[in-house]
Formats: sequence, C-alpha cells, structure tokens
Amino acid sequence: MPDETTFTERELDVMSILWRLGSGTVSEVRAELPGEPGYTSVLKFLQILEEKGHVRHEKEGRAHRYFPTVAAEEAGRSALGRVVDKIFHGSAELALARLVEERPLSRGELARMRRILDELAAEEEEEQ
Amino acid sequence: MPDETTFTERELDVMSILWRLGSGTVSEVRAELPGEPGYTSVLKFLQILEEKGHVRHEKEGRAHRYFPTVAAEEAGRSALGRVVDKIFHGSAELALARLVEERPLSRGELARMRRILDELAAEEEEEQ
DNA sequence: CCAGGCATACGAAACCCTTCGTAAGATATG
DNA sequence: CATATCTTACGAAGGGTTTCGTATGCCTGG
Repeated sequence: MPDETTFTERELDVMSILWRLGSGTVSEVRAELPGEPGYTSVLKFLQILEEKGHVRHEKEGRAHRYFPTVAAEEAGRSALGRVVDKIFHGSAELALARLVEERPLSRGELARMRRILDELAAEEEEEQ
Repeated sequence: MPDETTFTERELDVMSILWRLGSGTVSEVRAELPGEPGYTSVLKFLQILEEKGHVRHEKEGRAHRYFPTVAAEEAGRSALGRVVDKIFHGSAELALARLVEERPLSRGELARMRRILDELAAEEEEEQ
C-alpha cells in the first residue's frame, strides 16, 4: 500500500520550507520556522521525516542537507482531495468558490486560472 | 483571539458527518463513522467538539442532538487557505491546477466552475 | 596533530489525541 | 413504582507528536 502522503502540523511546516527552498540544512530550516524552536528539535523533525521517507539527505561538509522526496504537487493533490471529500462532499465546484474568495487574486492570476479551465474544457470537447 | 478553525483527524470525520446531515445524535453519527468506533468514543468526540465550541446540542428525548456551530464554508475557506499557504506558496493558481486533476470533473461541474471565474472576472472589470 | 566548535544521535519528558470501561442518570413499560 | 435499557459523564490507558537535554562524532584552524 503506497502510504498516504499526510503530515503532522510541524512536519508540514518543515516540508513547506523544503519545498520553497528546494533543500535545506538544519540551520536553514530552523531560521524559517515560526516559534524559534531549538536546534535539536528541528534536527529531530528532519530525522523523523527521513524515517518516514518524506525526505532524504546528502552529506555537505560536516552537516546534512535535506531534500524532499515527495513533490509539493503530489502532497497538494492529496491534501485538496481530503478537503474536498471531508468538507465539500466531493464537490470541486464548492471548493473553487471558497478558494477564490479566500484571498484577493491579481488580475493576472485570475486570467491564468480561467485559462486552466478553458484548456481543460477544450480537451474534453476534443475527446468527445 | 478568534480561534483558528482547525480540526484533528477524528474531529474532522465527525464534523464532516454533521455538515452533511445538518445535525446528528451519537447513534446517527456513529452509524456513519468508518472503523466502527465504540458508542462512548463517539460521545466523547462530540463532547470534546462541544468543549472546543465547534458544536452545540439540544435535548431530544433522552438523547442529545448535536449541531455544528461553524459552517462548512468557513472551515473550508480556512483549510484551503492553509493548503495554499503551506503547499503552494500562496498561489491559488497552482492549487486550482491540482484541484482539477485530482478527480474527474463532469461536464456540468466544469461549466459551473468556469462560470465562477467568469463572474469574478466580470466583477473586477466593472469595478476597475 | 590537537582542540574548539558545530553537527548529529539518542532518549526521555510533556502534551495531545483516540479509544474505551465503568458508573451514574433518565425514560418508558409492565 | 420498579426495572430494563438507552444515554450521558468521567476518567484513564495507550499511542503518537513535539520539544529539548545530554552525549558523542567530526571538520577546520592554528
């Protein structure tokens, strides 16, 4: 069974930073974490994430550099699926309605979002 | 401080059922929960949710009927905001791209989703 | 080569979540 | 009114998460 990509609160904080930076050492990740956790706490988070298979590391000088092994896209798909199922009864439409009112969208972003749906509709048309 | 509407795994299971049914007694909720939890477990979930202010109850016969005090829309907005922030670096566009590929969309649902964005774009146009 | 300092490893404390067992309260029926 | 039954109330066990303290390992500069 391919284990569902789900993260605890703190694990998600750490993964979020790794996805944004691409990779990170304990110090780098720690600098971005809210709440000023201790150095060894951050190390432990990364060790647990590695044990669970969500990150890997390479040696770099005397430290370790950690890389995500699961892409943000995959984790995002999984998270959105859970939200849609549990909160919106499986309706992507309802989810979109909340998504667009959740924060202000720039004109450009809205245009690109419309294009995503336009292209999807065109594909469906085609393979009718 | 308005407490962030966040739920644990099991709490979300229960809230999901209450949102879908509108309300529920312990027995009704229990019948919908996966994993066949014990009766008193479900009771405890509801009591904890009430303590946290996420549900309230009314007396009905000898039992209690529980109602959500937080709307699915509000919880959904909050959950989507967290996903967009933590996983998609604040990009609603990236979130939409994953949302539409996460499950098959019916022709009608896609059309309604396009309409949501069309109307939003029209509004922006207008208030330029 | 040796020491100072940075990094990892390990384990444990504190806390929260999940689950249920037992006791006590209330309701309907004979 | 008594009792069987359904329901709530309370507390606690077990497991996972978060956090850090202490011990140990290892580059790097002098």
